[in-house]
Amino acid sequence: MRGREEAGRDDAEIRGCRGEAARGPRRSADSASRAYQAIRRLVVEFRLKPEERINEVQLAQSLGLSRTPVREALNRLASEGFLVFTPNRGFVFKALEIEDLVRVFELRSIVETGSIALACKRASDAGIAELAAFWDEALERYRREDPDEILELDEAFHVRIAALSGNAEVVKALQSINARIRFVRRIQIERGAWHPRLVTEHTELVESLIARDAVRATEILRRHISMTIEDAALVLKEALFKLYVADSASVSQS
Amino acid sequence: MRGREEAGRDDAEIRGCRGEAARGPRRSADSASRAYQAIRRLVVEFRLKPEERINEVQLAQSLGLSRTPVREALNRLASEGFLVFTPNRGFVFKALEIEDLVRVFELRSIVETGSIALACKRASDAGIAELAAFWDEALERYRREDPDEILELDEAFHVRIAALSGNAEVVKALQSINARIRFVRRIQIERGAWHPRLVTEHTELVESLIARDAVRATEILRRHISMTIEDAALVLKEALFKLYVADSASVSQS
DNA sequence: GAACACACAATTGTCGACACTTTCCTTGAC
DNA sequence: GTCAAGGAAAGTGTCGACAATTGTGTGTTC
Repeated sequence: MRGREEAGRDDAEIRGCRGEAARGPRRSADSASRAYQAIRRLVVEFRLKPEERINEVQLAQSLGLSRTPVREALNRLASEGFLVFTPNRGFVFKALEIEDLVRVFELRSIVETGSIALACKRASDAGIAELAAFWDEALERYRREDPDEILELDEAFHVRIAALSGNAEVVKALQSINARIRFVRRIQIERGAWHPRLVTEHTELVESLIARDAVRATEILRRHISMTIEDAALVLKEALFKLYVADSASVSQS
Repeated sequence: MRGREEAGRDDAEIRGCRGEAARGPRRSADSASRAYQAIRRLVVEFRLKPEERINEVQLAQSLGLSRTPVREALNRLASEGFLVFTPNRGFVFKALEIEDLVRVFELRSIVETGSIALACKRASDAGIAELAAFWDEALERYRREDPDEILELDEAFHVRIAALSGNAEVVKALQSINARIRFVRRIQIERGAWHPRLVTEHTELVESLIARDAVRATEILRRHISMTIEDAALVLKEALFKLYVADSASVSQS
């Protein structure tokens, strides 16, 4: 749910802070966008301590910006569900509780099963063929076992299915959901215990789309996601544990 | 998808511009929030011309605020899908095309059917009883035929069902969707041609929840919403037409 | 020693000013 | 008359400063 028409890529690198030479225009017209990318990264990669208040001044300084664009970015992230805002007290990164994570996955399941059912009814043969081709090619690239690539391919596959529903709103909703669970998925894939089933199920999804078998497709997808939920919950528990261990360790040092 | 913990009510009135007496604190700590409510109102009630750029300075002046909180509000509205933002060109209120409206309704259908299915499985008997009680009471209030009240009750009813799924994320998603189609629903209810079926279907939904009949519940809900879609599309077409007529009339006058 | 009040520090909220972009209008060439 | 170039005008993007609020530590009272 972005409502933005930016060209900015998700993983755009933060460009050099302008402290040194001050060449180039003083306003880059995308400070807010850079701030957004940077902070989002901090959140998605779990680099912020949960429950800790985010200090705007500090954050702005570390990004070499003023508070205005930082605040704008924080606001956006809050309305996308990454941060929680309380008036007069600022922004906090609330780490997803296990239960919240499960809920987000459940929402994902609802949106995806709904959209695949539509896709079975409405998608053009060409569209489905394109998905099949995409998945064929993706299979090759899965073999390299690069977690980032796999994550990207996996998300892209699911988004493409949603897109076959012909409903852009559904696609947007799914993308927004994906962003929120990405950090867990990333770890999940890194650990790498679950590839085989994932892969075959994707193939099955393509098959049932070709057959336009909505019942089978939704059933596979529901299982597919609920399997992932359980795994993701474990992963998150582990990540939170590590975080708290690291946290208490650093506390005891000081 | 708010990520906000504000107390602000939706229809909070804009308080007097502080030009005159300047008593009370110069910062109310909720300028942004007031701006948000005010602008949202303009959008939801269709008081902004579609496609026309929103002038921040002008808007800020008319609200008696500076640009900063206005901008913050605009940003929020953009990420909620009400406005479209383009860098260096600002915010635009894009009226939903008929097709977009249909898509949002479709998303709503997906989310609601998904959540009612969950509710059938998981809701507590007490929760369902409460919904039934709510609907009983609501029926009384429907008789007064106050459009605003009916809209509120209708939304509340559907949100309550979603809440019975026990999934707060689903509820948030639904609320965000509701906000985006509220303006059409408002007109729809004002015209008042559709009440009877709506009411009986709500009763049927309660019944099938009590019977925990997920299949029936989802089927009723799907029909319920798709019926509304068609009606809403007509309403929007009419509203857009009026808008353009009014527009060209005022143009020809000047 | 605990509870409260008070001042002071840290942090958020808003503002006005200025830098930069886009837009629109004028001017001039063809 | 059409089009392009140039330059004001309008509007957005960012900044630094100050106002208001919240958090914290100190002293006072019981």
